Amino acid sequence: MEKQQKVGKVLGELESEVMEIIWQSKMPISVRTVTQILQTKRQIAYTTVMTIMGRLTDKGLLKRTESGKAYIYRSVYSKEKFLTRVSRQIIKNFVANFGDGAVAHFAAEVEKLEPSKRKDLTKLLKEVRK
Amino acid sequence: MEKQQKVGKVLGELESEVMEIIWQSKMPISVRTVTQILQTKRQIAYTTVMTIMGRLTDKGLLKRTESGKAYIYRSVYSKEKFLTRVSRQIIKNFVANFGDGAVAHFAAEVEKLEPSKRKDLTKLLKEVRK
DNA sequence: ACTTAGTACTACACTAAGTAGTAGTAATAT
DNA sequence: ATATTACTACTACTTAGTGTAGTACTAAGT
Repeated sequence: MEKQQKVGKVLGELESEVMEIIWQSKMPISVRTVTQILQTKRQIAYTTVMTIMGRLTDKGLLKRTESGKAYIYRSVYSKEKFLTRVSRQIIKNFVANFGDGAVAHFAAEVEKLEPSKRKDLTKLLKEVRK
Repeated sequence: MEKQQKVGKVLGELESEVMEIIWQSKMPISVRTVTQILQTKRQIAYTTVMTIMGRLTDKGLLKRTESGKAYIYRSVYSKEKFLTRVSRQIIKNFVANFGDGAVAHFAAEVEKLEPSKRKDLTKLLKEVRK
């Protein structure tokens, strides 16, 4: 059986979860809090979350400041901004790997998978044409 | 310095090169031949290429048949088909990670990075609307 | 039979990610 | 002031993917 691997992975599963939690909490947030939120779903060690948040910080996705005893973390980019950035990177990477022609396929798939987004695209097209 | 990592990676560098060579040679091709082509650019061992082609076969991207002494490999999917497939997977993965809203960003970036592809998109939009 | 080309198997290094323990430090409570 | 607690830093182990290549075996030609 051919293994279906995670193609085009951006962040690890846990990394994504953490980012999501941070984006959702509009305020800076501690490792403790993130851990508690994650623990409503499954068992996970405080230190695991800390490691991940440290790595996200190393990647430049989070930044942290001291707040009394603990650090508080916040996202460097808004979710919107982040998505834009990684979209760009993914596409660049894709083109670097497979050439210019590749983008058309992307566009096609974006369309097919998200018919509800057609309006946005049309608007975009109009804007771009101006 | 924040490390700029390969986000949204689909295949390894060498794996991509090999696929490209195979797509370009319309005919089934041996490990030997692929190796020779790669060696016009840099030193690389026959066995390295063989390992990679074996892995691509395991992933279901290549299939091979015996041809006298050696195997000959060919792509299971045309480049077109492959790009469509991985595009779909990448987007799915992206949505799975970051939610529906993510696709709009993709679309926007596709547009911005590849203005020359606007025509294709327009055509696509028309087709989809029918 | 001997050389050669090809394949299978094995192995090692590196990176990313998930996971978590332990040690040390700082704040708090009694 | 001392003991407990909360937090961080450091370290470590595991798994998977990728790049790299050696070695051993096999088949085939000469």
